[in-house]
Amino acid sequence: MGDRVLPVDVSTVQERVYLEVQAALHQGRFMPGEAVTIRSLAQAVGTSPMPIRGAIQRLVAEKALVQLPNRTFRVAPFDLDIHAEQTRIRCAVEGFAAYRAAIRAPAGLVDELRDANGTMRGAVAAGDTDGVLDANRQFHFALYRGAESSQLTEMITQFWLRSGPFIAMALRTPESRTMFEAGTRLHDRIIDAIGKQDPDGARFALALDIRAAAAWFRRRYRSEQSDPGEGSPAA
Amino acid sequence: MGDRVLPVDVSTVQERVYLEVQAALHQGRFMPGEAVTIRSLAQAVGTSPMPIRGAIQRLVAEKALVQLPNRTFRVAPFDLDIHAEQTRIRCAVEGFAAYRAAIRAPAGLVDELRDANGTMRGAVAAGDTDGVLDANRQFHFALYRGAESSQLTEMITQFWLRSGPFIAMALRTPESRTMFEAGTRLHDRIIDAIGKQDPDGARFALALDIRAAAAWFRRRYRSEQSDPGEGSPAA
DNA sequence: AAGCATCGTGATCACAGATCACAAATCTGG
DNA sequence: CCAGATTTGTGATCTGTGATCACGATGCTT
Repeated sequence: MGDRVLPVDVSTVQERVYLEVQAALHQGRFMPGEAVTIRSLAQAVGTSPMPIRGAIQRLVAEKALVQLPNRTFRVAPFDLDIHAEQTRIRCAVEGFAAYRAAIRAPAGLVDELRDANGTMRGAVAAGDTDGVLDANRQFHFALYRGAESSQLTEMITQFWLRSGPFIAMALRTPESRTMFEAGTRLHDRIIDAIGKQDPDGARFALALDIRAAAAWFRRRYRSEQSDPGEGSPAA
Repeated sequence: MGDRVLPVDVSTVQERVYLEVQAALHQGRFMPGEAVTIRSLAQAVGTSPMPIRGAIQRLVAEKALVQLPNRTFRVAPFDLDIHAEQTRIRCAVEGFAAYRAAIRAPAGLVDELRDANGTMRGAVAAGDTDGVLDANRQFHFALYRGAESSQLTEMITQFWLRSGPFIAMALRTPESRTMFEAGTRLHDRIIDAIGKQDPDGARFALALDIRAAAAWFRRRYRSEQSDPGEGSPAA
């Protein structure tokens, strides 16, 4: 019978709401600091306030949203100081995951990383920014799964949840192409270090990758701030 | 806010199970007369028996499934006598809907029918049987919606729910191509009658369409019965 | 013919979600 | 600046859904 009917989605409305809002945040569809209300979200996704509550509480716990003293919710705030701090933390945490992945080097990891990086190259060549971001994410999380620590992966996911401003910048900036091309070369260095089971090399190359993307973002961000056009952050 | 998050699916597990099983029946993935159990369906779609019960009860009410005196369920039985009776009823009911559609002739109906028929032509030319069946369905239900009677459309839907043997035959028989090509020409006649607001012409052309497909099916069915290979019905 | 397995269904319980009401905070107009 | 209106988050209630368990009936196997 299993070949005649497909599995059905048994997730709850709250889970689906959570995934939709999480994706919107991650893709930078909300501005940092923007107010988010239970009733407006409920209206937008077509449910009652109840499932929105649970989803929003979870996103607050994950620090993608913040709840103010007057109990209203906003998208987590953002500025270059916050960004610099996040970059330092990411280098430490994700660098450690890369270090561990190089030590454990489970079977198939190098092939999986090469595949994801190859897909990313193809997407860059095609000018497909959505595809680039997706492949980049595939690459990084394949690497972090290689560390074989679900706690680490969860922690890293929460930081990625707050990369909305970067994602939005990449999507509206054609010049992101050269930044991503450079990123695929840094990915090559990470793969090489994993292949040689060189943990320090993996950590170092991973940190270069994160810092290069952060530097690109900072330059673009400052440029947009000094020349305010559309898309400037609210906070 | 509505442009930043998409509506979320708020259907219940039972509703989704119903749609999946209904689609499987309609696409002929089950043999007429085949036994269907609550526990095996639950395992296949990945739920507990509860939502399967509700879905199956609904399909029994719609006569896509039957419940035997010992309370077990089977796919509705099928033979050429049943098929002939269904064809007569379809000509009467769907013919009446076409008649009404020609009288009401709501704005945009003719264009919508032409579009669907054009899509069907393209799919026939491409040898895309799934696309052909989908476009055929689009055409017919656009026509029936033109009758502006939800009761009629519901009734017609139930008959279409029992076209699994025809769908399955079309999908496994390459010669269905010429039958569908002829179908698009009969669709042209229906469109012409709707355009001229000729109800008798619409009804007549619609009945020709149904009968032609039924005749094709009958010949293929008899051929398979007298030369039993794979795909012969169980009942 | 007896025992075992399978089937549909009834019952129970927990959870999810719709809806309503209320208190607190904010906003607007005078 | 204040009062009234509106908006917001949250608590409470109720209903429906779905997981789980048990039982009786039926069918199958030995």
